[in-house]
Amino acid sequence: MFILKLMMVTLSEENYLKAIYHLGRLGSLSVSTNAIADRINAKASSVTDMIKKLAEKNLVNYVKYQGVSLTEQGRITAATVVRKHRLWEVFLVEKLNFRWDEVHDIAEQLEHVKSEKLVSKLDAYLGYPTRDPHGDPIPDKDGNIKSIEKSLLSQLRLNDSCVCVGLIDSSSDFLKYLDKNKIALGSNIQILSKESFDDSMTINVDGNIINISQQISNNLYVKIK
Amino acid sequence: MFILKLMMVTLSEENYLKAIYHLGRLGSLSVSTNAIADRINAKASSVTDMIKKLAEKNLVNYVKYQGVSLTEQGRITAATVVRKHRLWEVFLVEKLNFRWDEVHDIAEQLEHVKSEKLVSKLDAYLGYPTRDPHGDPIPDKDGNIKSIEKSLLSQLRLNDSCVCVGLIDSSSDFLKYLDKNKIALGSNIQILSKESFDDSMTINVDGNIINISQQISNNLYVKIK
DNA sequence: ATTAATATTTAGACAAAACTAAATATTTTA
DNA sequence: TAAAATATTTAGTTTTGTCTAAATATTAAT
Repeated sequence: MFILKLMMVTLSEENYLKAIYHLGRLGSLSVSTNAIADRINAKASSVTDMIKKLAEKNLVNYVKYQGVSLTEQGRITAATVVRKHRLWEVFLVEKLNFRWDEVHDIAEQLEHVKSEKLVSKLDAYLGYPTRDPHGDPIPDKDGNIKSIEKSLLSQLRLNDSCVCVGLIDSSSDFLKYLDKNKIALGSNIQILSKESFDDSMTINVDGNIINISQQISNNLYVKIK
Repeated sequence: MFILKLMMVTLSEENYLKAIYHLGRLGSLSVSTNAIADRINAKASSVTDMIKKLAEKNLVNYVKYQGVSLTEQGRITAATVVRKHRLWEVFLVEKLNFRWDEVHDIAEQLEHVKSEKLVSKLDAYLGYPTRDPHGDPIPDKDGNIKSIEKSLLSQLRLNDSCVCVGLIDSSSDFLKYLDKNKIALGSNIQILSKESFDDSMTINVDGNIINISQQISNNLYVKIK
């Protein structure tokens, strides 16, 4: 019989755990102080302070000068925050009709609301979605995600056909670029030509022929047909 | 042409403004330091500190030893928080099927999420409700509420008929008592007898005959038919 | 109208989370 | 491998929001 120690995790702590989770590919890899500082817009010294606190609470593994990784408890805590973030994003887009480039900042706030019952009811209300509006996977109650096989569009070969299933960069600017060029999750894409000089390519997206730079194809996940 | 100074109001500040708003009947009346301390579960000295800060920001009128009231700016800020609280309560009950005694604590968190667009979209999604699940009025975008004429059930006379439209106490315990006795917003109530000794009364609620104490009738708002 | 009781404010401390500047490790480069 | 560059940590402050204990004001009671 386990004793569930329910620990108070502050909003700041949650944000640090989330940063480590994302930077360290779901928390497994070790992450540098500076990388966290960059991502969170804080000074390296602040990061060190917070990491010590998180280590004290057994949420991260920390060895001076060697970087940090999440403990199992930290991983679950981070994944739960990410789960809430992505569920709220689905709510905002599906129910309140926000555009996919508008939801991030609001979800950043909503993800910190504490109520297990709220999360599970929201999940049910949304029909147990597995992906957020940007194609990112939604962790389950236990913090696990089931990943699908996908490739970067830039890796495909001439004449390959695929479906857009996700993005690396989800910045507002990139999302607006995709809207403008009628590229969306679920779009059918075929590679019509590749330019070896600058690695740009011409593609057919749901019938529209457009040319995209390597910057773009490097940020689009697709599933090959 | 007015310059809208958008001021950063912290979560704590919002909670103090809300307390003053509720204690001072929408912020008009002057409220005592101790009353605020009681409501917010803080020490009187902490309240004094915060009041000074709010006065500095022109959100409250403050004269030492004379209590505080909200300025127009403070009133609007408080009303906006209350608006968000009550809209979220409607969402939780209507869309996520929470019971009316479960929603307060979650709405306390959601009310602090900052996004005007979110509030207006939520409002529309819910069909522009004017009352929350406990019958309390929802302020409009400008912080104004339109109140309806209502009386306390305890004030009515023998054989009067009425409809339940609101509650003074919205504590979980009271809400559960009402559920148990099948009293809900919209219930039709007729006064069958009044006991002058303890001011209890026998009433017919949608066909059920029950006896309620003065404690109960003093906390139920009704509209006379 | 004094005294007693209560309410309010001031003064001084503390914890959380951030910062700057200085010190120390580590890594890179010549 | 020693010097230079970069990364990380330590030390000392700051801000926000809280607290306790002591001082002062206001209100109630004899």
